[in-house]
Amino acid sequence: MAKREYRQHCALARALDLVGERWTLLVVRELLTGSKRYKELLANLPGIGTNLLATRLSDLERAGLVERGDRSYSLTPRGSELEAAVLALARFGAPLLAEADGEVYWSASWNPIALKYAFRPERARRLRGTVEYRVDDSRVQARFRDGEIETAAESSWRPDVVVTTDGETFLALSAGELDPRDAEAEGSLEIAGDRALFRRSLRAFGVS
Amino acid sequence: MAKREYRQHCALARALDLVGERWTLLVVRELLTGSKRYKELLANLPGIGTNLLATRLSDLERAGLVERGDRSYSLTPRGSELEAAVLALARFGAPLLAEADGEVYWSASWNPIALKYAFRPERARRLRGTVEYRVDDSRVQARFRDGEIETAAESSWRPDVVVTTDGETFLALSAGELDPRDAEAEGSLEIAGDRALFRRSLRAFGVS
DNA sequence: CCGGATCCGTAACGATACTG
DNA sequence: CAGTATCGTTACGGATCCGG
Repeated sequence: MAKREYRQHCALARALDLVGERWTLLVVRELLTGSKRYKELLANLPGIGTNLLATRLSDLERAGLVERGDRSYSLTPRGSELEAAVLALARFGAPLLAEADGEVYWSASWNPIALKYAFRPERARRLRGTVEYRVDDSRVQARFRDGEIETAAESSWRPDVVVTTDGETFLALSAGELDPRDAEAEGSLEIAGDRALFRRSLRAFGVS
Repeated sequence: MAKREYRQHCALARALDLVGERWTLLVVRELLTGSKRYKELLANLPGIGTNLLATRLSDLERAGLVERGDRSYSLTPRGSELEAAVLALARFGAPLLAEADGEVYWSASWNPIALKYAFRPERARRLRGTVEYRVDDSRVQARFRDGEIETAAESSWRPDVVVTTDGETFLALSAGELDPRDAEAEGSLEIAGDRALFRRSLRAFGVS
């Protein structure tokens, strides 16, 4: 049978024909932070089912959005063009994170994307410097300059401040439920370097 | 049974929990151009099935994104926040419009959205004025100013130029397959007012 | 006629077992 | 490890029916 498509001459419908099916944009999200192995994808997409992941990957490959490298998958340049759409959707969904009901999965590997969609340029006009966030096993660097943010997964720049914490503390801080001062006092947060820069970065992300 | 959700503490996943199902974002697209009746939605969403449309609308209503008025549906303020995500997805999908395979549906009522996602600020820095596009039964106004575009469905402003054409010609012009000069010569395009402004608006939309 | 609701066949998805 | 194969369940699509 023919694939299920909208058959509309509409840019939105065409985009959804490619990436509108279940799990597809979450696979893209995973690959936006760099190439991943099959089992890494599976680990960050609990519930997807191995057959469906394989189907999605091959569909994305046929669509020219994903390419398989040496034992890994990554986005093509065309696939990377989805970043703006992913960030826009995430900005819409961000307010819903407060409703933390029950058992939910979270991975520190999403931080590079979270930093990007949470960043509010109007709150960071004069912010300048590089912050490295170390959460669990993940390290992300954010470089602020001229009201813009650049992120890098690895140690690309010399950080002005390094922040180390665990996932639970990081989430509580993000939600504004925990004050950095308290976290530091109880030893679950460590700040090495320009402490003022770290504080101002929090405000740039809308953390009260 | 519980609704099918991703159960991830991720802003993208939360957004998709609300609007990630089939047809949902197309319903939102319809309502982005103003309130619509049930049958109007049905007409612009061929293939959706009456039961599914009803389900989507009530789901969106429960999610606080849609409200039903007097015999019509419209977006709530929260629902309108989806515009950025819809436009971002449309920008990604726009290049795919060239692959016009077979029978596809199109409606002039999508023009307000099409004008927005197709607009390229960097090509319209000094563009200034109001253009009214009349295609089939639809009228859209676009006001250019300071490298930005504003659109309105009705006759909100005094247009500097009014362009009248039919859907087929409009699509051919958009695709760059037809030169406005030729269209005008054969009588399928009518330009009343500031002709230079109309030409420059085409370039702002990336039409060669 | 509009705005759905009901019913049913088909396609998509989810979970697990299995294989190179 | 990286997927197929299989199978039960859910979602979707199309048609028909129904109340105001």
